[in-house]
Amino acid sequence: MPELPEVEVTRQGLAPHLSGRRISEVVARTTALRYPLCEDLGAKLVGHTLAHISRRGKYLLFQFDSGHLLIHLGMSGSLRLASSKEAAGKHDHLDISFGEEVLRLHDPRRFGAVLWIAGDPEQHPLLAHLGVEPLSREFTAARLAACLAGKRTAIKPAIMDASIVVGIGNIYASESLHRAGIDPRSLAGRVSAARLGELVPAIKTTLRAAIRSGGSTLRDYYGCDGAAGDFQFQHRVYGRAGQLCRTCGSPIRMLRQANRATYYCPRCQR
DNA sequence: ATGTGACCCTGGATGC
DNA sequence: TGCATCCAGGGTCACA
Repeated sequence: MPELPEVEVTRQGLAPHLSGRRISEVVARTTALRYPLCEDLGAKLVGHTLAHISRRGKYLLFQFDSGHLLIHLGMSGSLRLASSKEAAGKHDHLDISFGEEVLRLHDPRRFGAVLWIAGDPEQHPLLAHLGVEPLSREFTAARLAACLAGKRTAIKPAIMDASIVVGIGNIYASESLHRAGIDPRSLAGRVSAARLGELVPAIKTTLRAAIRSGGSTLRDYYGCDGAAGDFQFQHRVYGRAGQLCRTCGSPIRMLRQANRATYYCPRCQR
């Protein structure tokens, strides 16, 4: 579910409510997430003040004086702010209370992760080998070209590879390639510098537009206020197989790459 | 060394 | 209505 835009919308929504607030209670209802939830999370968090919330790729990092809480939303996770009076529902696995306000993790498929990091988060195995942030100045066509040189995989799975560039999942990979006019089956190492020069700004534009629209809500994703995103209504190709390309009128096609659905316009993307 | 597929899990949609 | 099958925003692992 959540790709970079949804995670960033969540971060932006939570930060003003929770930054500088002190944790009063932690309730874990399951430990069976992607990684077993650490047992003494309450002892680590209660009484500590949240300094701020940052994001690295699709990971959220909650910074405390004593360490960092790392949260990944997996395929179906969402974080919302609830009142302490609201009863937890099915799949509400974790509550972190800041007085009356409760940060509640909901994740039906439990592919998400909650980890405590005592040391430097950048050195953590899950974060240490991540690629460049796509919305940073460091994400340039030259840098992408260097990463893709010699790669014999297709361009679409290549830009979803978090060791190259983070945050681009299945929706925004298809969307960005359509915006750039690149066939998703093109060999990554063979895409010309000129085309990468189109692709990099296409990725940035796509992600920024999605963030502005509150992300894409297909099924499970909701922002921290419970509101759905709007970007799914602006999808150019994702989920639109058989419908007409908004640019040229050709029917959108679907194919499978690395076991994931890819959507593209055969006329606009060559 | 790379790249692809199975798998983790639940639930919604679809088809018989 | 019920059951079986397939599919889904991610990431890791075992294999070719």
